Parts: sequence; C-alpha cells; structure tokens
Amino acid sequence: MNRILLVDGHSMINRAFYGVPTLTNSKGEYTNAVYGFINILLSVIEDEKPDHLMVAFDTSAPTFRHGIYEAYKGTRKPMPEELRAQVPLVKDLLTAMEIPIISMEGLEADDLIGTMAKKAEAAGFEVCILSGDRDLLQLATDRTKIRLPHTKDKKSVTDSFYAKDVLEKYKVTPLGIIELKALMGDSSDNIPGVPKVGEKTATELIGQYGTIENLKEHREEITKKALKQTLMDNFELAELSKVLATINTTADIPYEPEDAVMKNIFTPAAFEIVRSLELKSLYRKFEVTDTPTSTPVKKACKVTEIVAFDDIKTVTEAMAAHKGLSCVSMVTDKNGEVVSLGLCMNEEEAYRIPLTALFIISPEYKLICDLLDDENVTVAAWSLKPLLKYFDIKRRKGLYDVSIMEYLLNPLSGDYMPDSKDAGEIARETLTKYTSYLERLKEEGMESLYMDMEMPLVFTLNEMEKTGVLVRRDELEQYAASLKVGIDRLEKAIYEKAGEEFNINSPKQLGVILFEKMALEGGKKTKTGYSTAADVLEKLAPNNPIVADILEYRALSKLYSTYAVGLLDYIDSDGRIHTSFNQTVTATGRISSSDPNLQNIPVRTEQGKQLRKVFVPKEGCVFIDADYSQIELRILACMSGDEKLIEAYNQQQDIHALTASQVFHVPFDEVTPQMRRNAKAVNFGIVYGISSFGLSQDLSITRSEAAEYIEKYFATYPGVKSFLDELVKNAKEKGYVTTMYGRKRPVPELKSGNFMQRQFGERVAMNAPIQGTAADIMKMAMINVERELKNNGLKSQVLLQVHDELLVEVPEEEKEITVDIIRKEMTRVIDLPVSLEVDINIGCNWYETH
DNA sequence: CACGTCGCG
DNA sequence: ACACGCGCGACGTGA
Repeated sequence: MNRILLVDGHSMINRAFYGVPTLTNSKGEYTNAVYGFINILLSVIEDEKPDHLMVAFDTSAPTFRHGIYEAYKGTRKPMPEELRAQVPLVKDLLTAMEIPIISMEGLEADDLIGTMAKKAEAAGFEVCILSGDRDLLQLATDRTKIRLPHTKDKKSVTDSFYAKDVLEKYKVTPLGIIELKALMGDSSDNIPGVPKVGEKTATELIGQYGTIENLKEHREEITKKALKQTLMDNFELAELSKVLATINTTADIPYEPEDAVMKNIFTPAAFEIVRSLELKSLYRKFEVTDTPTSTPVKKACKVTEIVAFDDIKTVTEAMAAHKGLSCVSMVTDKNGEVVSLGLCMNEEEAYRIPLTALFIISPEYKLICDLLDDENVTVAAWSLKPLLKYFDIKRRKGLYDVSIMEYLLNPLSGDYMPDSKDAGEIARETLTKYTSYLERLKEEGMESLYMDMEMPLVFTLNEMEKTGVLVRRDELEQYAASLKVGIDRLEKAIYEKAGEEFNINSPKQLGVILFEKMALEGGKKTKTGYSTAADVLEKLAPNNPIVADILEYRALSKLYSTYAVGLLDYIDSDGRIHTSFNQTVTATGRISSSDPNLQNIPVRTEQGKQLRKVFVPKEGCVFIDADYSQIELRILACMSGDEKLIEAYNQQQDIHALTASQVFHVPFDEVTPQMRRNAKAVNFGIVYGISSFGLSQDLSITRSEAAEYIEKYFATYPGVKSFLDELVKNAKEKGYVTTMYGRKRPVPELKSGNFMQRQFGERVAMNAPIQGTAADIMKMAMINVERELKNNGLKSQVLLQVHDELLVEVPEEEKEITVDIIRKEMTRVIDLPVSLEVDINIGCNWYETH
C-alpha cells in the first residue's frame, strides 16, 4: 500500500512561527519557524512512514477560486518580517532534502492539496494531509486523514482526523465543515460568514439542515427571531462564503502522486543548511543518516585507522615536519571515557588512533605526547582542555582551542561538535574552521581577546580542575545526616497539618493541598497550575504554620539532595572534588562550573553556609579567599564616566548609603538600614537593566514607587542614564554589545516584533557589557595570579573561581607573599578612573573565609 | 525532556 | 491591560 503525505506549507510555517519561541542564529537570522516546521514534519514522517511526500505552497500572485478573485475576501493581514524571511529558508531546506515543492499561479495550496488528495486516493493511496488549518478537515474521508498540530502543555502534538473523527469532534461531516465555515466565517481567512453566528449556532443549524441551501429552503422554520432576521439578511453572504471556503478538488494541475516518491531526506546539503541555521538539536538527525546519494558538499576526507607503532611513528614524524597547522581531536563516549584520537594536517587525509585502556603506558602514547609538546608544531584542537588532561603536555605555546574561537564569534550558539563522528573527521573539521575563524576574529577585533585572554586561561583552568578542592567526607556525611533528621521531622509535621500524606517535593501536589484543600489565597500563576515558589509562600507563612514548615522543608531538602548527598558522589579517590570549568557556555563571557557546580555553594543562610566547613585546605595549608568589592558597580561608574559615581568611589564612600541619601533626599547620616537596603536593590537593578516592575517585585513596593526610585537614581547619576541609553541605541544599530575588552554579545531580541522580547533585549544590552567586562577582568586576574605564583616558585594553588572571587590553597609559610601577589595581580589588571578593590580573607575552611 | 524551584554571583 | 529584573547548573517531578 502506498502512503502519501501532503503538507500545507504556509499554514505549517505559520503555526511553527507562532508556536515556537523566538530563536535566532548567530547571524541574527530568525529560525524558529524553520525549526518548528521541520520538527513537526519529521515527527509526522516518523509516525506515518509515508513513501510519497509533497509540500504545497501558495504563490505570491493573487489567486482565484471558483472564479472568484481572492481580493474579494479582503486583504490578509501582513506577515511579520521575521516570519516572511523564513519562508525561503524552509523552501531551500525542503529542496535540499529533495522533497518536491508544488505551487501554481492562481491556485491556493489548499486546492493543490485537495486535488492531489483525490488523485492519490483514486490511485489507491492512503492519504495523509498535514496542515495548520482546520479548513482542510473538509477533505477527510475514510482513506484520507488530516493531521492538525497544536500545542498541548507546551508540547506539539498532531491530532488525526478521518471522516468519522470529524463527525465525532465537530458533529458534522467533512463537507459540513464548509457549511460551518460559511455561517461562522473565518477572520484569518477573510471569509465573512453571517454576522452574529458563532460556532455553537452554526453547528446546531448545520446539524439540523445539513447545508446552507437546505437551510435557506426551510428558513421559515427558524423560531428565534433575531437569528432568523440575520440569516434572511445574509444568505447571499453565506453562499459566497461557502464558495470561498470550498477547496477545489478537481483543479487542473500538472502533478501526479508519482512525482512525490520519497528519497533520502537527510542529505548532506540539508545538513549544511541546518548547520548554517544553527538548529543544533536537529544536527544529529541529519548527520547520522548522511548517505552518499547526493553530491557531498565537501571534499572527501579519507580517514585511516592506525594502530601499529610504525604507522603512528610515520604519521607523527610527518606532522612534526609539517610547516602548517596540525589538528587533533579526542572523542569520548557518552560516559566521557576517551575512545579515540584524530590527527590531520590537510583536508584530504586524516588518521584515527584507538585509545585503549592500556594506550597510556604504550610507546605510542609517548610518540604522541612528544608531538603535542613539540614547540615547532602548531596544534589546534576542537577542545584543548581534555587533551591537556590525557596527554603529558608541558608547553603552553602553539596550542589552540577552536571551540573557544567559535564561542567568541558566537557566544549564543553553545558549542557543538558531533561526538558520534569519527575522530579523524573532527580533526579535519577543526582544521577548516581554525583558519576561517582566525580571520574572523581579526576582522572583529577579538584576536587579542582570544590569544591573550581565552587561550592562556585554558591552562589556568586546567590546573585548577586538576588540583581540585579537598572535602571532608565524614563531616559531609554528618551534615547530611543532621539534615535528614530535620527533613523527617518537618515531613511529619506537614502531613499532620495537611491532614494527609502527599509528595511535598511535587509543586503540583503541593499546590492542590495549599490552594484547594486548605483554600489559601494565592491563585494560579504558572501554566501548569499554582505557583508554590518561595516568594509566594513567604507571604503566606506568617499566618499559616504549614507554609512556614514547607519553606523550611524545601531549604533542607535542597541542601540535602543537591549539596550534602550530591557532593558526596563527586569526591574523588584523592579526597578532592574536581569540578569542570566551562569556557564556552555563558552569553556574557563568564565561566561556568559543573559536575559539580562549585559556583553555587550556599552562603546566604547560616545553615547553608555551614556546608562550607567541609571544604578545607590540605595539611599545612590555609585558604585565601579574595573577592572583588562591588566590581560591577565600579565598572558601571567607569564605563559610564558618571562623575558623581566615580567621585563617590574614589572617596571610599558607602555607595549604597550614598545612593539612599540622594534617592530619598535625606542627609547621609540619617539614612536608615531600610533605606540603604532599598538603595542597594536599586543599584543592583541598574546593573541588571532596570525595570520598575522588577524592582517593585524585589522590594515589595508598588510599580510607581519603584519608577520614582529609578527616576531619582538617574537624576542623581545622569551619566549612568545616558550611558545605558547609549548602550541600547548602539545595540539596536549594530545588533550586538561589547565589553571593554572587545568581547561581543549579539542581542537579536532587539529586532523582535514581540514587545516583551524587545524589553528583554534592552536589559541584556545594559547588563552584558558590565557583567562581561567584570568577567574579562577576572579572567585576566586569574591568568596573572597563576603565572606570578609559579614565577615566584610558590606552591600556592588557585582552586576555584566564583565570578568575582578566587579561592586559593596556600602553604602556611607562603601566606604573606601570596596575599600580596593575589591583591596586586587582581588590582593591576586594568587601570580605571575607579580603582578595583579586593577583599581578602584567610581561614582554615571555606566557612571561615567569609 | 520540560518544568518549577532554588542555590550562587 | 499586560508583559518583566541579569547570568548560570542541579534536583525532583511527571508526562
């Protein structure tokens, strides 16, 4: 049995556009509609397993239907530009996937589909129609199925309708859909319908009379006066509407079902497009089924597996003698275990070396270490840090990381290199990318950022990861046990107060208990139900003991599962936790930490902070913890050049108190702690890209009060106001913002048609240069601190970075000199109108240093 | 796998 | 009338 899938192109693109949140690639092209379209298409193909497939599009030319000029229907609402631009992208992609696209001057896509469906059915096909338009339900039969996608609970599902399903859901036959439409009208399709007749009335009338014509004949039977009148007045309109709503199934079209035979849709050309659009979650689908049916886009690269010592020696010697760039890649399996190594020097040939468990003690291992450590060889890896961990490499020059180049050019894209691919191919890929990326980095003024900041940082981060931080397992276990006691106690108390047992960790169940069973005020907030977030519960806690218990329970559970039990798993055989610092994740240039994340260890509450006592320096050492004091606000002062703010810092004033006295118009000495707190929130708000709503939420004040604070703030520091305005204006023109070190962050949201998105874009434009510059400064500081410690022959080691803070493990006897070096290097990174200040604490665990 | 929640700067 | 603070990562739940 042949199965044909007919797709209504425009309606599906439309649905995808409005159903998928804004998505852009690094070039600022909108891609959400393409993504949504392909996603639904692939899932339906998987479902239906058709052997024939076609996509129909309207033409831009005016269309006729049954002799009626489309303009009769009035003008369609214009397509937003972000959507319009994606239509050709979808067509290109379909073409690359070798899926036939059909369209005809003067014919709507509906008519093409309707006619094709009839032809196919007559030829014995099972027919499936995919459309975002309910109109097409009129085409359903017992062998033609209509699939309509819609979003359910945030997910896209496609319902199936045979004729009987239409009858069941809409209480009319498929052809009755036309009659319904004729009465109800359809504003999106500019079908007028009969005024005042909606879905309910229409369904009732058609259910009783079947067709408009029959209804007209029996019009005298209508009892409701008003309805009868409007029908009488508008039969002509209804009849016209019916014509407009009827899909032509007998058009003269030059296509046959046989034209739709499906080939391999996952072609290399399609992969290229998917990749240029940066639709990362589709990469895997497109690359694995990569078959040679179509012309490969790239020059073929021969990958040879080499195992024998002599072969490996030949290759490494050739690379050592090679004048140009050599590329290396290491491939890991999904457990992160190293599997194989790729080597290549040119685009035509590459080598793959399997890395068996014993490889590291083999003579071949030594050959490769020597090659990688050879000062005369320039080596680029996709990801350098794992290579440094696996091989014994002492040099820090002539080694490059291409994933970081991609990140600098494109910090929103995340890093992607298929791990299913062959190591040799990845090495080849890396070679191609390196050259073009280096060019682009130069063009965009980021060469120094790459060479002098990001690359040296790779080695510093590697050292930090390798060293790790010592954790007292037994104390951590005790901490966990004591939390468990509290959790059990609270659990009982909560069940008792609720009158039943339920899963407190389930926001869904908790919401039902609190807001339905106990009928607390607090209403709905999220899409899935009631919000039980802390800020909501805190308002209820004073009057409801159960809520207070729940908040405490939450706090303890978090500490227990994420920190106490969670961290135990990460303690290595050396007693230390080795986190990963990622250099290609954040949009602003910050480093992130994962597996485990050691950048979010509790500190704000005493109970959470206790956890820090298990982080300790090794025998004979102490911790030195150094953090930049208000670095982001200082950067704001410098970047904006606001004189009052700069002066305030240079006079070592309490900046929050000063802001409070200005904003609230009181003498400095009369600033209350409450006023200072509020002013601090305003200062933070400014850095985050202020909004009166956000500030009002934060301070539990009204929006207009918040707006007033902001206004007074800007009146106090006019330089800040003009600086932030300028940032947004610039970002709108250029499409990106930059840090003081030239790091870029694209802000595609500013071009969005959606107000909320644009507002977000404005806040990002204000925040990213500040947060990013702080990140840049810290990165430079880390490189310099590490270098100076080493140059001074010290054993002190940097362990962790927490955005504006460094944790260093220091032998007792190196305490003084290390403090000096850290303070000096962190401070001297950059010379600004406001000097950077560093607070330093010394202690015997991470708790004591705060 | 997405969501809600919450830990940090 | 309404959207709404910036940047991350980890956990448990539930479809």
